[in-house]
Amino acid sequence: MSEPRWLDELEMAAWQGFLEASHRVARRLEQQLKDEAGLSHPQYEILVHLAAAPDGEIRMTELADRLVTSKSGLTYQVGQLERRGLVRRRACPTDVRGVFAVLTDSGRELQRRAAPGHVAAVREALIDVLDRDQLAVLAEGLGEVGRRLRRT
Amino acid sequence: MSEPRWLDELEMAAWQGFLEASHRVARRLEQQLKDEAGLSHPQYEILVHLAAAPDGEIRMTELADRLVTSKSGLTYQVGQLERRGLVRRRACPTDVRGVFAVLTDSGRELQRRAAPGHVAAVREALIDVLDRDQLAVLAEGLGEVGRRLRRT
DNA sequence: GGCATGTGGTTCAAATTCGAATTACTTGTC
DNA sequence: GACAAGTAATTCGAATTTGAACCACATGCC
Repeated sequence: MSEPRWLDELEMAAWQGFLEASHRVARRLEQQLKDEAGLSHPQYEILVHLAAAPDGEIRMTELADRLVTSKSGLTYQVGQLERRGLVRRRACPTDVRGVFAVLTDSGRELQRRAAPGHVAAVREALIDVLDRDQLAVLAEGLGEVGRRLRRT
Repeated sequence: MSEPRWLDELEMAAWQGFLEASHRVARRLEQQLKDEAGLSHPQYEILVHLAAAPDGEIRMTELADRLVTSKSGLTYQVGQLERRGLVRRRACPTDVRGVFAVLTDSGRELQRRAAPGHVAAVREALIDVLDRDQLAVLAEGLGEVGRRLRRT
């Protein structure tokens, strides 16, 4: 095994910046959503994805992939949201095994109410701290990072 | 309450890129460390911070702040590492309440053995996907994001 | 058709995480 | 010195997360 290529100063600063920012932003949003909407971030993300989907419904596996979570974790969270009447399940007509998570009216309503505060928090924590060029790097660079990891 | 400032296309792409990348990178590193070193990412980070600290020791609260985790979470993880002989606790001489987490020899040894694979994974997932300008944005922009959230 | 293999989703147990409460100091301040 | 307020760390219970095992069905191939 050859000598590993250690990170130089810039690379290390980039990695640490990314790591700390991701933790702190996650923490902040978690708290904001809990306080203002009574939702965890994973739960809010479920509602957002469903709200954006045609007919407000997505297959469980597809949803788990989008949220970058495990299937069992999604089963749990959809169960929580179902208990609160924000989401319901619908059997897939073409595949008996399949299940759609479907946004209910109150789910859509809650997502709408929660959105402004959430966007404001995202701006304050991340977006408004950066200029347009920096945002472009996140979009392109980190977009590519995400796409690559998706494939492997 | 005024109409919220929604995210425009670039801002949305930046936010989604950041969110997905942080989840996928975290997932990848978690798996790599578990496979190759038998450590969770939080555990590895504890060892790294201790290894870099004078005398290989840091106060619990200070360490929790650096890791962006809760104090109770740190208590748990240090307990796990202690069980495995990778870390030990030392009472603080000047403050009876205080506790240092101290890296043991085998802790240092394991961190050393784990480092090359970890760095390689960080490169493959994130660093080597980006060019120098993009790395500079992560370092500066996300560095600032982290510092701001630290203060609040 | 019949069978091997793959896929979708849930269940389960174990590990982890958090915050609130707790214990035991420390630090002013008078 | 004594007391109020703050701080360090742990404990505790509840919620969450994960992967492995599992069930039921779908698909491809002979």
